[in-house]
Amino acid sequence: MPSDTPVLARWLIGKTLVRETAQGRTAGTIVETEAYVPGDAAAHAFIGRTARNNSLFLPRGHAYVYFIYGMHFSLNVAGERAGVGGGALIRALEPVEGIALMQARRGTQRLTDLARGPGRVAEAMAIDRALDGVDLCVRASGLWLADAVRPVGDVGTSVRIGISKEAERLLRFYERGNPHVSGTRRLRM
DNA sequence: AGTGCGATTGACT
DNA sequence: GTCAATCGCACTA
Repeated sequence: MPSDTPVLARWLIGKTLVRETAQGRTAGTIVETEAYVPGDAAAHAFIGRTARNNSLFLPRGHAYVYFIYGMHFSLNVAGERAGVGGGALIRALEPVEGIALMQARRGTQRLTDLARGPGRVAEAMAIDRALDGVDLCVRASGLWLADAVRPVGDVGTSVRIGISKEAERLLRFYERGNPHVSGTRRLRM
């Protein structure tokens, strides 16, 4: 049974993630993702459907927001058919709109510190549990995916970051040479 | 009811 | 480079 999630994860590179709140609008170009696929021991869906990972089993295009390490939220885009379980983790954005608001949320001015890393993406975009399960193809969700706002560069592939199981899988995708991508030098080139 | 730990980050040596 | 912070969840009993 083929999985669509790696295709989605690669497709997301260059697309725009937009967040609308009472504070204003923030948006960024997605520059780094990771795919977590069915049968993947590193995936949150691997243990089966639970209250926590339920949104990963929604149809492709829904948000799965999880809380980790007692302090960070992370955003995934569900990537499979309903009931299958898989998603693309949004690991980094290049800020595009609402930069002052992102700076205020993050408590830093430096552009490359605003959304480089999944926890930072969530903080800069004010993403929390309230957005778990929303449809990212609907603007009324307050968080949605939009077309690219600029040409997209070469997309590189690498091993995933921060996991121990199935670490050898080449399921991380990123825009080559972009300074807003996380990881070590080797994983950014 | 208790336990162990995670798809991370930021502060510090 | 190393390490603490901090909490919800899955698992054991």
